[in-house]
Amino acid sequence: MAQLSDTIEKFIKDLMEEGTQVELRRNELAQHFGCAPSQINYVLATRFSVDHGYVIESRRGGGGYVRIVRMHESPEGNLLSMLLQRVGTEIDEDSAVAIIKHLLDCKLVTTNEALLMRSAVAQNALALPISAKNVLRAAVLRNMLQQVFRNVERGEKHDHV
Amino acid sequence: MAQLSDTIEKFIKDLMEEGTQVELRRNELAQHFGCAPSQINYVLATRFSVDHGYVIESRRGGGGYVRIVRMHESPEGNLLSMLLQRVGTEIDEDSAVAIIKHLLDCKLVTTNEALLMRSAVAQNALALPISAKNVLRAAVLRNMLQQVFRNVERGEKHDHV
DNA sequence: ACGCTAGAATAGTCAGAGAAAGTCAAAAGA
DNA sequence: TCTTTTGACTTTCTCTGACTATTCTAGCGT
Repeated sequence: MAQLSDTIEKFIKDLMEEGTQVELRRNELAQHFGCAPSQINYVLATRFSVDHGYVIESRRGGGGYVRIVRMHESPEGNLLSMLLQRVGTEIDEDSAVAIIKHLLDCKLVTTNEALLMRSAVAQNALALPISAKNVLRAAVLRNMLQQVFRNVERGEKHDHV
Repeated sequence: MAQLSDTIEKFIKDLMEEGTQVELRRNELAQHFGCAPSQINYVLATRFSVDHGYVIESRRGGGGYVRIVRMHESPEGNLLSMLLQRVGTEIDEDSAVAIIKHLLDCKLVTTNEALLMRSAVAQNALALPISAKNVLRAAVLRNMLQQVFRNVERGEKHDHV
């Protein structure tokens, strides 16, 4: 039996579907699910954190709201934003490999990591018509780039995956 | 009379019947057999380990559960093929993450590699309708798994990407 | 009109209760 | 001896409620 939090998470993700952000009233949502308003904050904190690739913006007071934005770009990082720009919304396999090689050259990733990234954007990983493949490859690569740079910037070791 | 553990093992296997997985409440099951809850863990550890061809996924707290997934028919298959089978042709994000975690637990990948894999199969890496997402995620994950095991099996260092 | 203030309408934070599941070592049994 | 079983303790996850913080608006005094 799914927990309330799971239900709310799914509800929000369904709302976002396609779009890159969604705006809602915390109290309305809580009422809709018959729970405490702070429950919404709990869901946001545990399922829509930065680690999960989301940013939350909100405003209190009359006409207040909570906006959930799916991240596509991290604010810092010059190389990252350059690479992201180069990736754009679609990219062919050769160019993707070139970028990955570049990361390897810069020692931003290990050989194993590069091979993993390579395998994620390979032709056969993307079972779709060619044009769609390129769009998808770009999306996957962008996500991985952001991951690589998260590590670089924070210099942290995460224990959770 | 057979040991309690044997009885519980049989009970669980009966539950699985033809299906490939079963979900249960640890405490309920313990109550049903009138034993300590940790007894269930013992059964899982000794009869449903990865070596036996099963993967356990679980969650604590309210609405917690234990999910037992059978990964293969013949116990001789290697881990890769078991995992590939588990992935199948489509897979949701949570299950994908569980598999990646498993690789990390087995020390088959580093934390960074796991995070990379995680980012390649995340919701926002796959810009498609939900049902298609799962299919695509499976394809990408399968490819990465094969890459991971190429490294393991050969124990080689590649220099080209 | 203009600025101030009080109150209403929102959202955020945090600590605590409760509900699972996990761990581990010692006791019991085969 | 080796496996099973138990129970005390730990960790994780969910949910709530009391309290806090922010923002908007209407009304008031000048």
